[in-house]
Amino acid sequence: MGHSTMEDVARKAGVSRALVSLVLNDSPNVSDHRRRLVLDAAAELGYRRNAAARHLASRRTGSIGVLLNDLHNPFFADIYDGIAAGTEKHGYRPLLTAGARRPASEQHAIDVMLEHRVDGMILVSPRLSTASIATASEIVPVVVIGRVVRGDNIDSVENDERHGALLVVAHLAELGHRTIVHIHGGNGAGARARWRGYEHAMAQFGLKPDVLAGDFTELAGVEAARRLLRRKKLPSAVFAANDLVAAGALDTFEDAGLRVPDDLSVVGYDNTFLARMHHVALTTVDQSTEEMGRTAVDLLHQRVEDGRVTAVTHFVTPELVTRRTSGSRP
Amino acid sequence: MGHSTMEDVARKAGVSRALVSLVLNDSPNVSDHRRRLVLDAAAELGYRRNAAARHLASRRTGSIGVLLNDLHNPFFADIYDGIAAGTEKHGYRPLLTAGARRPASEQHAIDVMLEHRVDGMILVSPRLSTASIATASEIVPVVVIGRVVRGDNIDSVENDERHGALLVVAHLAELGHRTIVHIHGGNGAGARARWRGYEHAMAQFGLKPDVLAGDFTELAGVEAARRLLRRKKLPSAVFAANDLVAAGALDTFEDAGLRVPDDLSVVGYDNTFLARMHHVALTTVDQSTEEMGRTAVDLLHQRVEDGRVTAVTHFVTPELVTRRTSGSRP
DNA sequence: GTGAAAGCGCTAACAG
DNA sequence: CTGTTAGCGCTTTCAC
Repeated sequence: MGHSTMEDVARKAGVSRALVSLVLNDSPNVSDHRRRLVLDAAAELGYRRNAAARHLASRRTGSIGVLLNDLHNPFFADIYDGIAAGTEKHGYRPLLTAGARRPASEQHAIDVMLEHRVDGMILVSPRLSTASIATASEIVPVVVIGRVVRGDNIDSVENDERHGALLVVAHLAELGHRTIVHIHGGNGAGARARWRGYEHAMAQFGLKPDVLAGDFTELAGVEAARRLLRRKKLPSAVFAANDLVAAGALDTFEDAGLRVPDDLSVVGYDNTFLARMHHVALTTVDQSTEEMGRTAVDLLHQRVEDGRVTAVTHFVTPELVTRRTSGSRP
Repeated sequence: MGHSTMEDVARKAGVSRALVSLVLNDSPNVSDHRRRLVLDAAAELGYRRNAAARHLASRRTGSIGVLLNDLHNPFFADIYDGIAAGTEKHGYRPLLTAGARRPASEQHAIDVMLEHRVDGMILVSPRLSTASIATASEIVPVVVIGRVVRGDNIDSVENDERHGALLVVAHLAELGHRTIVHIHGGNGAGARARWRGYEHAMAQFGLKPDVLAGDFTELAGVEAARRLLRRKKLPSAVFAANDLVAAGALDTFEDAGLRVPDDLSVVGYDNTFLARMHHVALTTVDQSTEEMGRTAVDLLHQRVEDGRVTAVTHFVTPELVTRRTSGSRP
């Protein structure tokens, strides 16, 4: 126990400390002989470089902060796959934090990342206030996934919510549905845009929008469905804010003896593995999560490495995935 | 942009740098007047302390590394909730890494944590070799969740696999099942113990064990079920390594026109939200994930703060949760 | 190629 | 209560 230092390695290898540093940083100007000496000594001592000391001295950390809003939502695991691919490609180290869907814990997570002097950060569906995000962006470049936030030092990666909502409404309208309820995502990132997109699409089809309060959780889906069940007249289709909400609603409806899609159609958003399960077979909207994650890292890289200073918004085009839960109007 | 330092804050507040440090570390020996002065100056400058410098100077980081094996498995999100509760309680900062189920990336994650001088680490269902874990444990205390690894500096938190498997087999046997297949978790943490537990329980009931290769993923469940469907004679019950596997198997069976539990019973493990979905309503085994996470942090705390040096194994008693997918033998 | 020297921003004794 | 003084372990000039 007790970590050994470069000094120890240098002494053991019989060279100077500076040389050890050069070897460990892959400098080309070191003789093979001494390189071996140093490497062997380091291995024998079980030496690990001290990240804090490195970062203090070199003024950069090579790490980028990643804030995931909710570990329980499979959507974020998918996004993270893309981010991990991106950080690996560019040689960054991701500093992962989870926000548990509470703005306060998200703020804390951001403070921590900042204290660790991340080179930039990726906020995935943050619930944080725009002001908080703007403040952070004055310190390091920020990429926001899944929500529109404007700022000179803020890039964003979004799916075209308007288009996504239109796909859903058009699909349901074509199946003959006239009463299509939207369970919205509450304060969740992008919830508002999705909802607006829904209203817009409904108007386009001459239908009357009907919105139910919600959140991006399964529980919210359950509760919204219960409220719906208490109405004298059920809608013929439900467009849920995401797959989790849809799953909760689906459960509740079937529990109440309704058959989906015979009595009622249900559509989700995200195309997570939940929706893909044959057992659920949820009609939903795919927004190429992997690409979103990878793109976010690329955008950060352009800021940090290439010195880009103008804001960029990367749009991903969502696609409808038709499965079991949507059918003709009963 | 560009971070300000304590020096800047001190100058602005008209005090010494040491005083600033005291204020920022909540020292009681500072007059309210000067405290305000410092705090105001810090806020105005947007000052953030530099974690690297702090850690270098104080010789401790207050952070503990957490390695989650697979972000896609909801089980890990549950465990992490417990860990987060624990770290908050003890004032640690969790350093999260995800291993993506590959030993190589897990090893990399551990190296990173070590370079960051975490005070200790929690490995959740690691796939890493015992040797690698032992090596890490020579440097910092390690707590392993979900797998038995012995070592002086290694504590573990496990559920009693033998008991869990017995609960499942007993439940199915009582329902009249005689042919109970186990789809095991491959190289996954705890897979072997669960499998052994199954064999042991089967023997206890005078039944012949029948094991299918698998992994802790949904895909593995799908593939195992397909192999089963190709047999001339189906078993009457399947005990899957975890909920994900069970979900995959469930899907595949129902896709093939089988009805669960009328034609076949399926049981999972972990009691994740997947199993709780009414729509799936999977009979499974609960292993109080939240408690496991919290306990892991407690164990680390005892090592770091109280100086405990003997290994401890904390057992959690699993409980059967009966739902829709298990029924009487057809 | 190699070694010496100067910090990076902070904490932690110490004296005052 | 406050200011001074050493470093923490490393990278990075700069001479040799």
